[in-house]
Amino acid sequence: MGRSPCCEKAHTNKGAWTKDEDQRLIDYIRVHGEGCWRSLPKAAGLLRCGKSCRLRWINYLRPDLKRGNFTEEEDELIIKLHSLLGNKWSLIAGRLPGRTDNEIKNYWNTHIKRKLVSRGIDTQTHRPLNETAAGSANPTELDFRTAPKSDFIKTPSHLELKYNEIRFKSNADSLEEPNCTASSGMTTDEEQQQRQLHNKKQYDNPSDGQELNLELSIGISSVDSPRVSSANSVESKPKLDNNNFQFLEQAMVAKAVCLCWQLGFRTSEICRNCQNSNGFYRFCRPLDS
DNA sequence: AACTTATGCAACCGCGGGGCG
DNA sequence: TCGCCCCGCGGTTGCATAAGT
Repeated sequence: MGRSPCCEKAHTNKGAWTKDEDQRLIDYIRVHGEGCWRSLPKAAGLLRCGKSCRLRWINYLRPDLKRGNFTEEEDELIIKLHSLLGNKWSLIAGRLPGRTDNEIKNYWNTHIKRKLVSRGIDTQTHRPLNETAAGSANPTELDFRTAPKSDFIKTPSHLELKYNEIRFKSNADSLEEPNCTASSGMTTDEEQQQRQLHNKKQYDNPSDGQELNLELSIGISSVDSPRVSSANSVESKPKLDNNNFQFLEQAMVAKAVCLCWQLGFRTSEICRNCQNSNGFYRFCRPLDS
């Protein structure tokens, strides 16, 4: 017994999409909207798997996609976000309007990896290659992106989440955390326009009197954590179970995802990320509110 | 010009998570 | 609480094209 196939493979096309198939998909979504991918192919008269339709739409047909080469600014942003989030391509894509996770993933593997290597930077740890080979300078610090889940310690209280919050140094007002829901965070048209203009300015020129600080480090609290006497001692290594890892992940993502507003990557009134079912919506408000 | 190799990108696959009955 | 179903994510594959010999 296994999972039932997502679709009837015998009656579905595979491989490259034809123009006719594209048009059918576009026409259908234009009328009915996104969603219900499983039933969409039949309804749209397509001999395709629902997943294939979804992928085609999201990665290629969506009207808000930005085609063309990545800019230098996008490159640097991807590198920063990857150092922060690791291979969370969908999260990274959420910060880059018009770019898809697949596109960023491909771009990372084909261009940015090479770029980092040429700079002498490890593409996984984002540390200098010679430093990576010799191990972390601080043995008590855990690398959130690369540490196996089993390497995290028992209780969240033993952790110190050091998150240098992304901020615009000269703009205190940009630190506010607007609600991402339409019902509670709706503003007037004028306010929306001003915010969009403000956001766009920040996105277009983040160095214009403002500085992005995307540094994140997670380490063991110096007060509460057990002493680590030797970096090689298995016993001394902090242990985290799956729950704690999830706690960390959620804490980090919660901090990170709210920044879609602060960073100005939001392109419409309702934060697109928060609208999706990828987890953003839940973390839209600050944790401590 | 013909062939081989490298590269880039679209598409596929399998799995995990969340919603729901 | 459990199991089913669907969606979405990340890793991988395969094809088309460019570059090199």
